[in-house]
Amino acid sequence: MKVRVRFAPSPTGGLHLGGVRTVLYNYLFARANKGEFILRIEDTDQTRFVEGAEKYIMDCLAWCGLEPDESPLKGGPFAPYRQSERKEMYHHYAQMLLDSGHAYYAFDTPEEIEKMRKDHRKDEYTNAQYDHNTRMLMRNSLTLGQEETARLISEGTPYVVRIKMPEHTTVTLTDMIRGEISFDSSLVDDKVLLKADGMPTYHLAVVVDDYLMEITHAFRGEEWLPSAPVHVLLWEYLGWKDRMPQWAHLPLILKPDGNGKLSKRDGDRLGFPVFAMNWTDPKTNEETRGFREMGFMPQAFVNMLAMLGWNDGTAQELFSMEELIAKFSIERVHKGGAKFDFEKAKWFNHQYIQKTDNETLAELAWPFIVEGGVVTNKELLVKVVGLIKDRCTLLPDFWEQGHFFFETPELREKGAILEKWNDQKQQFFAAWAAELTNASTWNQADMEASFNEHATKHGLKKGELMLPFRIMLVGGKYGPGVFAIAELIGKEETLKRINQALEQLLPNQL
RNA sequence: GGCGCGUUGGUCAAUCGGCUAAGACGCCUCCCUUUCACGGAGGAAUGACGGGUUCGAUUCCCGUACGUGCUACCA
Repeated sequence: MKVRVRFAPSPTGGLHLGGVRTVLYNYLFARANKGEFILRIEDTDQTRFVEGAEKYIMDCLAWCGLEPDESPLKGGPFAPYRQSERKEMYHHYAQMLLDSGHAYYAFDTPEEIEKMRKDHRKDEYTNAQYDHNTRMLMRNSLTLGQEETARLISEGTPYVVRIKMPEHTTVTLTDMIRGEISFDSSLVDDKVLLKADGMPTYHLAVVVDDYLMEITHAFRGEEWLPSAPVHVLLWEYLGWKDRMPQWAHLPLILKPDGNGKLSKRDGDRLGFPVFAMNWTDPKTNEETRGFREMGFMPQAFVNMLAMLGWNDGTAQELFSMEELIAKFSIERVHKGGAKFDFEKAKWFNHQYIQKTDNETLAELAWPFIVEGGVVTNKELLVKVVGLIKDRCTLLPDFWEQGHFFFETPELREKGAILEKWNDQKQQFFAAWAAELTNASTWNQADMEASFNEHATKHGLKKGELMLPFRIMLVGGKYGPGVFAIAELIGKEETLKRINQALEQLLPNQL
């Protein structure tokens, strides 16, 4: 049987990094097994629908290089891939469950249910469930009888369809990560399968669609474990037990400080992204920063996520997509959740920048240079990138670390020159600049030789002059070798910066 | 509260009964570098607790503690 896996998000907002990891594991598993990876949109809750979220999710997958084989956009043999467009299909299966007695109609209003929860709760903290203990107290087809039920339905009374959970049955499932897990069915409530608006809930839809779409392996977050017995029972009641996918409940990604699921809130609070790409809430217009816009390379982002909860048993941490496909195994995924470490995420990106060729880096850095407000050309950028990539961790660093190649910088740290400035140094730079004006060559070796020569002539040590020269060219105490910078920015610009600096320094001395 | 899941340094983690408990991030020291980085060499830092099983438990079992998830006509 062909391996088919699916990622089934609900289009309600930004794509969380945990979601991307789920996609990744799906994708790797599909590729490794020559199977198919499907994107299915779970938009059965119309009250939570968010404009643009579906498109955004697909854009994120494209950026990460994790494109589905079948999706609402691409189509496929099992279309449609949006649950809202599959609405009618679910009714048929709900009816099957109704006919076999595994589900029933319920007419209770939200208020009635609320009252029941309060009236029958066991202690002051816990509300009662709609389950075998309480269902015979409610208004449903079990208590009303066939005739009354038919009447209410024909009159157009709103109703839901609930699963009738059995009592005292142990439901067992084998999870690819956790092994055997058992639940007592008596403790699970009669979950709603079909809502009053005619839409299915996740519970019905996931089972029906996984069956119809011939899903063989289902990966989802650990938060679904408690409702897994409902799904297993549904597969059984619908008569598809032998076709049930193999489950794998992935561990959660936790916040770096304290415990608990990592949320968008934590990112805002601690200053790092949680979403793959920028997300703007169409209602509030609030924008949340994403990894892409913060300057991560998609390969680094993906590699980092792969390692968050999985490793191949060796010390290797850097994997290309091909290596991941070859080496990934669901059995080696951790059971416990992992705290997200932004420092480590940055380390991955730094590694990827180092191993990427300068031409590609120039392409990636280009938008950030443009954002800095200067005009340049690709050839220059390629050279600059080669000179500064060592000290770049995120893509915007190419601007931070290289802006002075494209614009005359402000002498932010001229204080460092002033502290030890004197006439002797002033004269050195004036004289050397004059010499440079007449230089017949322009390369760092010749320049450094002449610099040394002049220093000696003025009775100065090279070491006393290097820092002032750097600040004249760069504006601060950072950047690659000064003579390499001078060579790249050219004679005219170098002289301009020296002379300008000299003008600024002179008055301070008098 | 109930149920499920989990628990090796600050963080990610290896180990599938032999451990003097890898490696990476971060941190600290030194070297390299007349800047900042990169790089190199060192360092501090770990098996939640209590019982078993065993010649031997980080590894297997059982408790306890702690954490976390779920307990909706949300996914």
